[in-house]
Amino acid sequence: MNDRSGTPRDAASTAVADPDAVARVWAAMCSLVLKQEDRRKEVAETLGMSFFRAKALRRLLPGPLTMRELTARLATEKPYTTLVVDDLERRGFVERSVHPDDRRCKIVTLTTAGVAAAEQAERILARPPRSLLDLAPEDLAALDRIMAELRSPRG
Amino acid sequence: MNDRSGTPRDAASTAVADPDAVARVWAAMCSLVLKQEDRRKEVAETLGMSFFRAKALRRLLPGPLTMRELTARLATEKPYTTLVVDDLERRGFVERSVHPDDRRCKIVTLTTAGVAAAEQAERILARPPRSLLDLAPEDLAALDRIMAELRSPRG
DNA sequence: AATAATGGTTATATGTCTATAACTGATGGT
DNA sequence: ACCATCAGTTATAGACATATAACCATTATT
Repeated sequence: MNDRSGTPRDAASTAVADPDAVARVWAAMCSLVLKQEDRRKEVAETLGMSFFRAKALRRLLPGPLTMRELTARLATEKPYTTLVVDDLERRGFVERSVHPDDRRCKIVTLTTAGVAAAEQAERILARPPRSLLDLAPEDLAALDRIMAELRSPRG
Repeated sequence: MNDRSGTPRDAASTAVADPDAVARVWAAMCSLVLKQEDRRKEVAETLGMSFFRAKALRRLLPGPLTMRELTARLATEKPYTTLVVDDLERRGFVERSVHPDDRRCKIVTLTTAGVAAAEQAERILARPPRSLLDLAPEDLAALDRIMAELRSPRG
């Protein structure tokens, strides 16, 4: 059947995307990304901690955060952040210090070991699948451009 | 600096991919897919079950499976499959029956409610992000082609 | 100064999944 | 018939994360 009767040929610039193509693309993208979700397991095993803890370290990579901020970035609850930071501190990956301007706040900072662990986690997660590396240069360039487009939709 | 000194112009077809571009593309792809990982939560909340259970239903959508097969597809252990199927059966989403040729095996089949739930889960997960829908038709077509390429790398 | 609000901790209960061991019933090879 | 194997179940222990309530110290409000 393939009923394409309603295809409007006038609205070229604002054409509605082909739903089938969008679905195909989205499914393929999800499949590719989620297929090696065992990367999470690899991170956990490599660092000897739960993926969640590794995530906490990664969130601290840009710079120190208060417990409150870290809680928000991990999308969890305060008590669990306390628990996780306790553990990370005990293992020497982070340090707690009191905020100079507000003694209620604690500032969580990565130690040298913490930075190393966080970077290793990032490295593992950033490792692209083989098929991406094998892509033809012109396809990669096109993909690069389009993914940038997807990130920041043009006006 | 951008040192491209070693670029071999002879091996065009087997050119090494630009590592930066690959990294960018991969990061963008992961970001896009993982950003709405709350889809999982949406599925769980909508169906009133854990995402893992919803996943079990989805795996059964193509057709009935034995416990063993279902266990393999869920990448879990037999005892947990028993538990999950027990729960899904109690709630009326699946039914167990004995395999006609091998009475050791149980065949797990979706009920009507199970099919509906599984399809709803698929629908939620298949929903692409806005930016994909807004993509220019020619970009979408290119993306479609390249993603297909990524799925089954050419020889 | 009294009170409320905030950041963090402690304690506790629960849901979800992982991992093992031990068991039952059915099948298949000898 | 005997024994090994296989599918599934039961039981148990534990890791990990979620969710709440109660609490303390500090800061802000009045």
